[in-house]
Order: sequence, then C-alpha cells, then structure tokens
Amino acid sequence: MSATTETDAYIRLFSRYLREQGLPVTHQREVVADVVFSSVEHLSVDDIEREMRAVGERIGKATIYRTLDLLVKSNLVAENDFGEGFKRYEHRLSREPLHEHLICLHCGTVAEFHDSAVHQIEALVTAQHGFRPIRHKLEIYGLCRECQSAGVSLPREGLICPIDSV
Amino acid sequence: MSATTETDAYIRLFSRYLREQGLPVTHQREVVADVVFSSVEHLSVDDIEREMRAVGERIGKATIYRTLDLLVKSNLVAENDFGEGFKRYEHRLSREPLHEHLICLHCGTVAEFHDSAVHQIEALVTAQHGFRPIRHKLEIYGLCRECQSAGVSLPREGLICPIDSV
DNA sequence: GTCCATGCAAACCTTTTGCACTATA
DNA sequence: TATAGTGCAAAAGGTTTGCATGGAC
Repeated sequence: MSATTETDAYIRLFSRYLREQGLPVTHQREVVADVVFSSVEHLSVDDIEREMRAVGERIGKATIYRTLDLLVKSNLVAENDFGEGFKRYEHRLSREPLHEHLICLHCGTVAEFHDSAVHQIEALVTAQHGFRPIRHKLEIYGLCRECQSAGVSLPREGLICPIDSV
Repeated sequence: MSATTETDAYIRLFSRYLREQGLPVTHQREVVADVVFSSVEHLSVDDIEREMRAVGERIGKATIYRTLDLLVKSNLVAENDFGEGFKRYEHRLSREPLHEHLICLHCGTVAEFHDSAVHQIEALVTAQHGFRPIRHKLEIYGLCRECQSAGVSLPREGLICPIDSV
C-alpha cells in the first residue's frame, strides 16, 4: 500500500475533505483510504479487511463501514451493488469518472467501459419524462472472454417467451 | 385481485409452468401469483403481504419468498433491486418485456422506458470486450416531475471534482 | 479539555433454512 | 399414499448502532 505518490495525493485529498468537514484525520481513516486508493479493483468490505491484515493493520469492521461512508460522501469513492448480497467500493481517481460495468456471472470479474451514447439516452429519456437525472447505472451481465474459453455456459430455465404463449 | 381475464390467463401460465416442473399447484402459489400479476407496480415482499391481508389471505413470508423464486425462475416475473435494501418484483406480462427504469430518489416512484439504443450499446461494447451478454440493467436515478414541482431538491455534498484538484 | 472516533457486541433487516405438519396429485 | 409445500421460528449474512474507552485537535 501507499506505494505511489499518486495514492498519497489521493489520501491527502481525503484528509482535506475531512478537515473541511471539521472531522479528525485518524490513523484508521488513512489506512482504509490507503487500501481503497491503492487498488483498481471493486473491493468488498472483506477484501478491504483482508488487505489490511496483510499489512498488519487490524481495524474494526464498524470503522471500515463508517470510513467508507465518508469516502462515498466525499465523492472520492463509488459504491457498487452487483447483486451479490454485499457492496463493493471503487475509488474514482485515475479512472474514467463516469463508467459502466461488465460483470461476469460466472467468475465475478468486473470490467469497465464508457460510451457517451448512454448520456444521450439519459438526456433524451429524462427530457421526455420531465425527470431530472442525478446519476445512472448501466450494468451488463454475462460471460467474460475467459469463462467462455473455459467452456462455461449458464443454463437457461423457465418459459422462453411467456407473453406469446397465453 | 383476479379481476381481469388477463390476470387469470397469467396465473394459468404459471400453473402450467409448475405442472411442467412436476410441482404442485397450491392455493398459496395461486394467491401470490394473483397479487403480482394483478399489479403494475414494482412490489416489495411487504407490499405483497399487505395486499394479501387486504383480501383476507394470510400466507407466511417464507412461502411468499419461495413462490417468488419460482415466478422469477419461470421468467414470468422480474426481480429488481433499486438499492433500497430489499427487492422488488414486477410481472413481465402485458408490459414491454425489456425496459429500463427511472427511479425517483425522493418518493421512490419507478417509471419505465425503452430505448433500442441501449441494445446497440450492449452489442457494441460486448463485442469489443469479447463478452457474451446475457442481460443488462439501466437505471436512471433522479427527481420525478412531481417531486420537482413540489420543490424537492437533493443536497449536493462532497468534493465537486476531486480528480481536477489533486 | 472538548469532541469525535474507535472497537466490541448487540441489534437490525431482509432473506433463507430446519422441521413438524398438511395438502397436492 | 408418496411427495412436496406450508408455517413458524430460528438462523444467516451484511450492515448499523449503543456505549464505554481512547485519540485528535
């Protein structure tokens, strides 16, 4: 952790945010921020805890959750829910600020992409509905290249086209 | 409930699915299906339970969950997670089979839309990544027309553009 | 010295599961 | 009658909270 000057700059940004809010900059908060800013993955709380222990830090889960709340509020970190039953966190620095996700249903790998057409759709649709957009989320679930090569296939179940067979 | 012949047809479709799977068609399953197929809303389990009690049916939560699993497996019902901490269910009959959601962050109202450009994006992006798409989800969060008229505004917090201020 | 954060454990909330009993086919 | 479903309550799993202690400023 904290290998790069980049990561250090991000941690300083978080510290600045905390001071602006009149909140103490604690060791625990710096450690959580360090782990999150040092990774390009979409980390679960367990991932974060594991990484901390690997570097000899032992911080309570409650503190991790509370710090993640602050990181999300600061806009430095984004919270994701890929339907796994828990949340994942990714920092928003040094990556496309607005991006969408490709999620492999077999191995769980998450890839990112950006397509400006998404914003065009958002602008068009929300204008039609008189809706004021704040954020959006486009997730494509399927099989990544590697899982396809490995011969993985997901079973199909249920009625194929129910609406046609009434 | 069960007011329309349409709803009855949907329930029959579910019964057919159950028989095909060699599963019993029970009263409880018919009641849950009736509630879900009779509504155009995105129902939570609590919504479903409340609706049942309103018509004098008292069915255990476990049975509701188990029946919803079957409805989802049959492809007759879709499961949604709008980040509220619980799931919502919508039937897929007599509505656009593939649609996206507009979710109001203030009142929770969910509207639907369809835009074929989403599929074009999906096709393009997945081809680029060698990814085999199975399903996708596009959700736009913001303020609906009514909440805007009512003067609702959501506070902005955090750093505005962190990446520029390192 | 004043606040606020931390850590632990308990609480929370939705969803799942085990088990004795009941209903479907 | 065999097999599977139901209901209840307990368990599970991620996340939040209360409270006594400790640390930041």
